[in-house]
Amino acid sequence: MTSVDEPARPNGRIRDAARTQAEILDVATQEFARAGYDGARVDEIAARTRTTKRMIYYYFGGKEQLFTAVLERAYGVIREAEQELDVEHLDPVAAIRRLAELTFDHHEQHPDFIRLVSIENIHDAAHIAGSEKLGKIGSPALDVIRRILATGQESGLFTADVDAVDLHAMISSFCFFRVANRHTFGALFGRDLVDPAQREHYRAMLGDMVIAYLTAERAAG
Amino acid sequence: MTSVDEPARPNGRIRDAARTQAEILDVATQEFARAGYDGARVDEIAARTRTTKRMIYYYFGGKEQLFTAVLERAYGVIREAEQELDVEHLDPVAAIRRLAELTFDHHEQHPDFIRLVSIENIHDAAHIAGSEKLGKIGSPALDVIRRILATGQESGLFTADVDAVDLHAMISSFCFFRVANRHTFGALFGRDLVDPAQREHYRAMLGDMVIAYLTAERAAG
DNA sequence: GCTCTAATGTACGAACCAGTACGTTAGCTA
DNA sequence: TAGCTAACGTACTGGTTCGTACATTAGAGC
Repeated sequence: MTSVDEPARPNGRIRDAARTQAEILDVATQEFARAGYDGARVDEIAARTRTTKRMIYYYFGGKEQLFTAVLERAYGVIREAEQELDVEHLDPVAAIRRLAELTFDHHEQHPDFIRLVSIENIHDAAHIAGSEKLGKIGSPALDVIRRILATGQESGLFTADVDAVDLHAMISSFCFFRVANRHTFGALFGRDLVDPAQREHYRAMLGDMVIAYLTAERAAG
Repeated sequence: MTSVDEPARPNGRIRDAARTQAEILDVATQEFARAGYDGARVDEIAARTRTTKRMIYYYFGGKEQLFTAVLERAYGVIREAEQELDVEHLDPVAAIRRLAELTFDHHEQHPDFIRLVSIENIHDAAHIAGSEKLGKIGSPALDVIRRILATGQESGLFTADVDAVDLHAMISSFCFFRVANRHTFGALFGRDLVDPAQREHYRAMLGDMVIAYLTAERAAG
């Protein structure tokens, strides 16, 4: 998340529309991720900003639109990260493993984003559905997977009958669950899935799983 | 969820503590799953019951305790289902596949439960942590996995370095994500992970993935 | 049939909270 | 430097929502 740093003026208002909006988005992201959509408090967001509640309504229109804006920015960050993907110089197996690992890292580094997505699912993705921006955001990662998968399948290296979207779902499910369900899983089974000491273990597990799946010998069917 | 059927008395109060409590839990489960903890309305729960809000407080104490009670019952249902597991007569590969499929089926059949778990994670599993019942609920499935895994690893059939909890996490992550993230995934990638027409595809994908992972030849390490 | 209590209903209060009416000012432009 | 507008602040409101005080009664036990 683009953090906003302060010009450190003692007191007296400063006018900076872009900064104010960014600051509201920063704080709103934290607050929504902390408490969910209905649990989040507009007053609380305002209080933790250098501006007032009035400005939230001035710039965003309302709580609902603010949440949509938060989602839009959060997905934008992902999209940017995905555009940095540089794995296609590797052989298909290494490329997929690397891609899975980068997904793993990204999910781990953005727990607030994971929470926002969980929250959005509780609301049946209504905000995504209502957002023009998010409707056509696409996914660079998906294109990368598609190309690697094609190469691997053509060469006979990958035997699995999956397309890019399915593979993306498989990778995401592992990475997402690990972060999103960390608390219930930890409370019920006494194991912290995000324990740093186990990080490499789970990272390898993901890669092994995906590669094993893609390259397994299948029974004739 | 244990549904409550009505003795169909025309009007005039009937007294039945157990039925009233069960009915409150039924409706509360739906309402919490629908809207999240903060989005859920106690008045709404009461309205959809044959009793009044007063009784919710009489029996459960408050909204927070009601949610905990809802979670306790929901996890109880899972636990019961897991106790029905009967796969240990199969060979390890078939047993694990069958177990994964049953997890798949159970998640699909209980979307409300999935939502409750997501919601509970947004609240950092605070209710589970505060519940005596849930603290020691355990998991019969875990014991089953442990035994199958041991058999498979002893025989050299399973090469993967995982324990039961990790394998449970792997299976759950796929099943959970498919249901929990259905909405955002569908909205962003245009694919409904719970489309009945694709059900067998994803069910097979899960089994293939887990078995491929467990039985893959590993590089010496 | 009397009594006693668990079970139930009604009506209300107090706090909270999203959103707004109204007033002010920084700082750009002419 | 006058004027104008985007940017901002204050104070409030109206509806909502959790929770409760108080009143009532079904029906078990004797």
